[in-house]
Amino acid sequence: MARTTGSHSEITGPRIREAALRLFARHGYAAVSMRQIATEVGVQAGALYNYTADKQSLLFSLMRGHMDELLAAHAALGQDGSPTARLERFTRFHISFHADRPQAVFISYMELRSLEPNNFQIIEALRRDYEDALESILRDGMAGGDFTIADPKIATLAVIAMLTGVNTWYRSAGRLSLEEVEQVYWDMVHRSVTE
Amino acid sequence: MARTTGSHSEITGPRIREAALRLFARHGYAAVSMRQIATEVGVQAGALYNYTADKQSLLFSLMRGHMDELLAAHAALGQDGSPTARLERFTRFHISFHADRPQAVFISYMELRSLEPNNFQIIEALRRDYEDALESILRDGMAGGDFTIADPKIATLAVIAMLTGVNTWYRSAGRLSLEEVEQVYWDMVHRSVTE
DNA sequence: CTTTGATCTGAACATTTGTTCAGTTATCAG
DNA sequence: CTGATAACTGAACAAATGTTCAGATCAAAG
Repeated sequence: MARTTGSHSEITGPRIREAALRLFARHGYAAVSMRQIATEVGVQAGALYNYTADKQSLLFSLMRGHMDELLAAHAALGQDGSPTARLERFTRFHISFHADRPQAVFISYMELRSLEPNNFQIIEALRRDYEDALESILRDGMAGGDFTIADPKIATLAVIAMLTGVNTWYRSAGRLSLEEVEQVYWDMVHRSVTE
Repeated sequence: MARTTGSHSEITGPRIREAALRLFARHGYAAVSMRQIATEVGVQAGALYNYTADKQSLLFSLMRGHMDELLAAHAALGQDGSPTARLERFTRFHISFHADRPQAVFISYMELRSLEPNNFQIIEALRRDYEDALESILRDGMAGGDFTIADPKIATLAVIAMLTGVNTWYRSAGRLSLEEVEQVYWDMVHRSVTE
């Protein structure tokens, strides 16, 4: 064996993923060429194929990685406390997690249509898992009298849309700190599900 | 002169716009070729250039048309009534208007990045006009004691994100009628800005 | 140093891209 | 019918696309 430790693969691999994430988020999957990604990394286009089977796999891998991270981090939140406490935790988690990785969030939503059918179904299923977690909180709160909700399915999607919308304008150097943003949104979310 | 009345241009023109709207919404601007649009219309690619200067102009024209329609329809709502009445009218209007033309809405949001800088600024300005209209309602309601809002700028964006999110799941053949959807969202919006 | 194999280059490939334009077709005015 | 012209075809263009691969490069193992 030769060239295992000093190999560049542990550097080039992540750099390709970072460059692809950045470019896909900015210009869209279809508008970005493999040559652009390669240039960003400082390598020729052919070298990319040591790290991904093809362009589609690269996109899927980015999205899959993001969704796995999201679900793992969410699972770590636990299920303790009242529905209200759980909803607050979910709200703050969603905002801060998404604010931390705006590009991956953007891609995972915008580029769903660029996925081949098989890959699409996998990502969709993961997203449903996440939405179901919120829906459970809302249903528990309805059953326990904590929340007043007309339709928990719709409320789930409405809340997620509202929270994910933070990413369209939030910048860490902006007027409000993340903590303040979380507080404002938690107030609005809480009120929207209570009378 | 000849061939003015029986001309096909009044048929082909709109059909090109419809095909482009449908294809851009489904696959994205960059992923759709002029030839695909032409095929959909039943014409050769070259013929498209009797109706648009280039691909970019076609996209811009679709977005510009949508934003103009949106602002005109919104202006027709008027400014009468209390802030609460105006907010309800805005909410119901936004949902029904957007539910009627999901493809144009999708494009006008997703393909902003595909616009050249000049075109981008024009569309962005129109969108800000629309957001400002909602912000005015919220500020009036704060001043009059109708609403309790921590930050009207954020509340504006949060409400619009929530409402536009309807388009990600609403289908006219679905479980709920548009009227029911409007009611559910109006309840949530109203509660989110009041104590 | 020599060998080994991972890493990358650089050129090549078949397609596809947006756009142009000379020429054909079709329809109405006179 | 004749002539005019709007509408369209079909071929052509240079440039760019994703992907492949033989060969060069290079760092570590023996």
